[in-house]
Amino acid sequence: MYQMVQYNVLVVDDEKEIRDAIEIYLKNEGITVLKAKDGIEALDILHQHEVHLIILDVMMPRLDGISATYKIREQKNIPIIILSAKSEDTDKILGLQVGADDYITKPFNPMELVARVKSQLRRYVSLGTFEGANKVIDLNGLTLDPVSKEVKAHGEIVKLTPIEYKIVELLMTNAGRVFSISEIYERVWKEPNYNAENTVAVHIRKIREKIEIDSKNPRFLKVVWGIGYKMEK
Amino acid sequence: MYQMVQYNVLVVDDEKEIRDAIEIYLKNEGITVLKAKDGIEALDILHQHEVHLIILDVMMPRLDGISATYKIREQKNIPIIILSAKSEDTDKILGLQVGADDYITKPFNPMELVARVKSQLRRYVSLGTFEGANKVIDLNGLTLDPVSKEVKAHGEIVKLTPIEYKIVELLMTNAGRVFSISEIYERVWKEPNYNAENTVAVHIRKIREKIEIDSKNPRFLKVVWGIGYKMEK
DNA sequence: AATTTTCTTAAGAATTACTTAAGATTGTAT
DNA sequence: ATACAATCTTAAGTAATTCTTAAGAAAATT
Repeated sequence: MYQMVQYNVLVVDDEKEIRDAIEIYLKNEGITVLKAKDGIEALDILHQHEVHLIILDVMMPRLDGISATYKIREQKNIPIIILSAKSEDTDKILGLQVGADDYITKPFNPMELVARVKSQLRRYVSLGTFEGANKVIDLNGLTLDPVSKEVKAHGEIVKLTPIEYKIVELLMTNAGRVFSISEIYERVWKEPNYNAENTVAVHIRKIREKIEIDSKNPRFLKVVWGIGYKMEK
Repeated sequence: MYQMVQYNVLVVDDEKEIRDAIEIYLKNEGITVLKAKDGIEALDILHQHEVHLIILDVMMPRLDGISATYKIREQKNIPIIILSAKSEDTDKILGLQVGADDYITKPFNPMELVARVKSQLRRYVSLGTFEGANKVIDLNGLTLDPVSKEVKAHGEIVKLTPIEYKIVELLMTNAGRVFSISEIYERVWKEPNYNAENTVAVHIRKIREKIEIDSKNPRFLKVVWGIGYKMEK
C-alpha cells in the first residue's frame, strides 16, 4: 500500500465467520488483523496493541457498537468503520454519524470493504494524525522524498521503476538493517516468497546501476554475505 | 489555538445532535461556537456577530446550503466548509465547489473536522483577509485562478468541465506531489475507488488534450509509472 | 587449491500499466 | 420531449517494466 508501514486493523464482530472473512481479505493486502468478539474485548486489545483502524459491528452483545464508538473516541483518534445490517434502523446509524468515519452495510462486497479500509488508512496517515513518514530521508547524499516519490543520488534525480522504488524505500526507511531476500520479496510484493531469490537480485542490480557511481563497489546498497542486503546508514 | 485570538465558528445544520456534537469538539480546541438551524437564521447571526468560519450542511429547510453559500459570499469572505451526506449527489457537491473552501462528507471523523477547521482558520488569519486560497498558481505558464476558477495554458483560457477542473486543482495546488489514481478518485469524487482506474485515466487524457501543446509529450501533467500522476513544478 | 555456495550480470520473453478511440449512458438545458 | 454536454465503459493498441533463464565472478568452506 502506502508507505511500507505495517498496519494493524481491529475487527470487532460477534460472528466468527465475518471476523475470519474480513481477516482473509485484509491479510491479502498486507494488513495485520486483530480480532475481538465484543466491545469489551475490543477495548482490551486497544490497550495492548497499536491499532490503526477499527471495523465495528453495530449489533453486538456486551457494549454494542455505538457505545463502543464513544468509548474509543475518548481515548484514541483512529478511524472507525461501522458495519451494519441493511435492516437495522437508519436512525441508529445516523446517530453514529459524528463518531464514525465510514460505514458499510451487510452483506458487503469484499472489494468495497478493502477499498474503504485502505482509503481511511490513507487519510489517517496523510492527515498527519499518525506520526511518521513524510520527511525526506538523507543518507550521505542519497535522498528519498516520499511525497514526490523522488530519489536523488549525487544531486541527480534517479528514475526508478515502481518495484525498484519500493525496495529502495524499504531499505532507506530502515537504513542499517539487513533484509533477507525473502523478507524483501514479501514486504515489497506482499506475497510469500517461493522461488524469487533471483528476481530480487536482479532488481538490486538495476538499483545499484542507477544509484551507485561504481556498482562493483557499492557505497549505499551493500550485501551482507549469506544474509541479505542493507542500505548504509 | 496559538495567537491568543478568540475564533468564532458558525455551525449551520438542521439536526440538533450534529450541531451539539460539533460544538463539543470545537470548544475543546478553544473555539467559540455559534449555532443556526437553517440558512435564514445563519444570515441573521452573521449580521450580529463577528464570524471567522462557517460550517454548513447542504440539505437544510429554508435557504439550503447552496443558496446560503452564495448569499454569504456576497457579503463576506470568510471560509466556508460544506457538510454533506454521502448519498447526496456528487455533482451537486461539485457544483458547490464554486462557493466553498472545503467540504466534508457525513459520517465524519471529529478529528478530521477539527483539523480542517483549524487549517482554514490558519489560512484566513495568517494571510490577511484571504490571499492564500485566492492566489493565482503559476507553473511555468500554466496558471490556475481559484477565484474565477479559470485555468490558462499558453496564455489561452482553457475550458474545463467540473471534474477536470477539480483534478487540475488538486494536482496544481500540490505540484510535484504524485497522486495515485485511487487517491485522485477519492479526493475528487469523495468516495473510495474500486474500479475507476480507467475513468480517471480518461479524464487525464481529456485534460492533457486541453492544456498540453503535444499531449504525447506532456510538459505539465506527467505520469509516474506504476505510481500515478503529478503536475510538474 | 578445489569445491560449493552465494551473488552479479546480461538479454530476451512475458506481463503489466498506460494511452487512446469510440460508443453508451447519464444528466442538464431548451 | 429533444438536443446537447459531460461522464463512464469497453476494448484495442502501445510502451515500459518485470521476470526468467543462464552463465560468469566472488566469497566461504573443505
